[in-house]
Amino acid sequence: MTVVGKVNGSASIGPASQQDMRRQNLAVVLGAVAAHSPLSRADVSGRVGLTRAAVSSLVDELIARGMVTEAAATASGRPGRPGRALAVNDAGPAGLGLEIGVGHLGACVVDLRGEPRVWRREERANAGRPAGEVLAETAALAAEVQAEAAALGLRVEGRVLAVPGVVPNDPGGLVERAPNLGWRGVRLADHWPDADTVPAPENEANLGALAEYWSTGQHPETFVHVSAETGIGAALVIDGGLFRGARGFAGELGHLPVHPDGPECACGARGCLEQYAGETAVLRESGLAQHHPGDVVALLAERAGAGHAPTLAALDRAGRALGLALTSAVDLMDPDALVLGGAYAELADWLLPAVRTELAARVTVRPWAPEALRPSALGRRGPLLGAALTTVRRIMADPTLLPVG
Amino acid sequence: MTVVGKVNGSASIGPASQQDMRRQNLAVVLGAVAAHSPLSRADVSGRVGLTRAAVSSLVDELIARGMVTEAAATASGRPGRPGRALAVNDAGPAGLGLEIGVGHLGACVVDLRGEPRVWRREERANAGRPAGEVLAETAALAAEVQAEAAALGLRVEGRVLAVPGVVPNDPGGLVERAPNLGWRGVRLADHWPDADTVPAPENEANLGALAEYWSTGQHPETFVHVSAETGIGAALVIDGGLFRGARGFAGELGHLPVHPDGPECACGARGCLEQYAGETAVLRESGLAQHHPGDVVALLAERAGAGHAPTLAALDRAGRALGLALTSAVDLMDPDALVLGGAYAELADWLLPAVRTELAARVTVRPWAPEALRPSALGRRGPLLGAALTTVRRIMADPTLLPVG
DNA sequence: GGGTGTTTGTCAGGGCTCTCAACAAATTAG
DNA sequence: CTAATTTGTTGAGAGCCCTGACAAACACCC
Repeated sequence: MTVVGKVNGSASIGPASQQDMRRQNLAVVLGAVAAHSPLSRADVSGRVGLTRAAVSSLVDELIARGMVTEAAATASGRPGRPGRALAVNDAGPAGLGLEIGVGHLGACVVDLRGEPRVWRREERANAGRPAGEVLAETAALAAEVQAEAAALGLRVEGRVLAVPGVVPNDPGGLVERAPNLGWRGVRLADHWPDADTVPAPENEANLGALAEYWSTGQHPETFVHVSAETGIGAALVIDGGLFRGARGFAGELGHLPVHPDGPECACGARGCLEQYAGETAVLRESGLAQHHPGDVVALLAERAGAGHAPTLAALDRAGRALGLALTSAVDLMDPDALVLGGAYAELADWLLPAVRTELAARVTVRPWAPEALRPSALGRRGPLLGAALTTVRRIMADPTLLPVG
Repeated sequence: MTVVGKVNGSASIGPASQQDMRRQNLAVVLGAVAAHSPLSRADVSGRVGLTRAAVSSLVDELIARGMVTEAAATASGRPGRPGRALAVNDAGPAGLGLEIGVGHLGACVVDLRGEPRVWRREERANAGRPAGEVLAETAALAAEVQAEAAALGLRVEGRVLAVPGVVPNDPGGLVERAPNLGWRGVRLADHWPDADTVPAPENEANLGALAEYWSTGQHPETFVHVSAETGIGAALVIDGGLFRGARGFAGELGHLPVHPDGPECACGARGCLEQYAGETAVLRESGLAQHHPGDVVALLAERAGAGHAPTLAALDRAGRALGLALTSAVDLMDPDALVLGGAYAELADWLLPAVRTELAARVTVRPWAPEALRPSALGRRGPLLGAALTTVRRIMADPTLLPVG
């Protein structure tokens, strides 16, 4: 059964118009071309179920909108008139992704196919600096990258900024807080130089999870993506969409009570996961200084790789606690997979065994495959890629968003 | 402007036809009539956004399909021609709900408005008896109830059976296991007397949660409904729809590790919630016999009400453990509400304080209102009501399902 | 009591979008 | 070169909603 308007099957859906129908069919055709190009109109017709005539009309509109291109006829070797190959336009609408990390700025442009075409990452100490200063530099970087993209024929149609902080559900460009940057209640529009290019903020962990799902087609549609940057957060992807919770606080894995009578946490509770698997805790247990300069994650990986016993013990302890918390997540959500991203991905070699052990011992009332737990494929590149892909996916889902220029 | 949001998975969505459009608009009109009747065609038009002409056509079809009735014109006192009041037909398509509990059978018929019109509940010891025997009795009860409904002009258009067990995601009428009944791999069609009236099984906790949401309009759209019948289960309602998890095992609250080094559980792990808040554990701690005849929940409530110290202590201990598990649920899912159903609803007076205490102490990194935790309004009637409402909601969501008799 | 204003429900005309059927175009096989 | 096959386009037709107009039914006012 297909639904014309909003996809959700519950109440509060509006009436459907013929424009909605057209919009959906444009998206369906575009999606088929994106997923299986090169494809002829007849191929699309056979695949999605619309008639060749309808597909022809839809493809014409997609070409007019600059989202699909038509190549020359390809000699297929089969009898019959050859089809004209269709492909998603790789020189047209594009998405700009931006990222502000504690130690870097990032910017990239992804074309409609989802391919990154421009990629920039610059080391920069952003922690504690005024938000306006950091945002001005980000805007400058964005302008550079956008110019590079324009030289490739790409037109930026949307901007998303990945930040290591809390972004409320409702739109408005507000970053409620980003502890590691020292931000509180930063409204992007107040600091962005050009009112026309203000990006929409989004939590970096969420974007990393979506990138993981979007960029590798065969991923499951319901999974938990754990990342440790700002505390420990989990992004919940349900049926291919991000689940934010009723107020946008879903996935707060770091404060699950792992050992109810454990050490007191900064949040006021006791025995939170962060007290075992947070950066501070791991550094302490492994005997490293609290405020280490440079890339502490790489340092931890280096020491663990060299067999440094306290580091290995700290990671094992963190892995066991993480396994406990993920047991709760599996029991509650029954995900297809658990993906460790961010810093955890780089430390996976030493974390995974302990996590696996706990899961195997505790997830017993349902089938559980150890392979369902795996490190992220994108690692640190996820959030920036996800930011750019957000725009691309939005355009793909509604090709009428852009004016028919 | 719009951020990542819930752009649902681009793939797996098919083309839209004009029938789909019509179907959706029929559902929208029917939904408006159901939610705000009595309503005139003009009222519906103004409310949903379709033109009066379109609404007229849609209402005509709904009347022809027997889903809406037209009353006489009502003198409203306002100037202008009075509208003709529309209402959902209370003598037409209906849903049959069935329930097999450990100690009872239930059957009911709900009309399209969602009102229960026939309601039967019979005490019956079902545990350990052959599934075929229990199902035959259920079928007999269903036939009686359906006959009563027919006398009221109701035509049963769908049958759902609430069972205290695991029902897989994929259809097929299979009850994988129902420990309290002693069932394993029971396929309903194999035991049901009449092949035309085989009901679709569904987990009773899920149905109880949906009933809670469906029957009281103002409920939140994302909540966790906890019930203790077969072990301890949580039904997760997300955006108004049931979330079953990737394989149908979501909401297995009973085996969340509450005290990782606690007593061993039958599942093989240690310190599961069931060891503290399960029926067996509460009975043991309160000093009652394990296999008590009759209604143990009522007995517990009676003793607690009388101030019986061991019982109060057992319930306090259960409440604290439940609070711990629910802390994990809140951290992960950020629900609008936590609803305690089933046996917990009847013991809420003595459980809630401890649960509230734990939640208040541990849910600290987000706003949390104590009122968000509350006992179920329906209590034990939820599952049976939900079973019948399932059919009603399905018909309301797609009025073209029934032939245009 | 009759006229006026207002609101309702319906009808005819038009536009949009898909389907169906037919056809020209382009290629392979023989 | 001819027949067969497949592709893409075109015109007719149907379904659905929108627009605008109109009769019907009521309250209000003189």
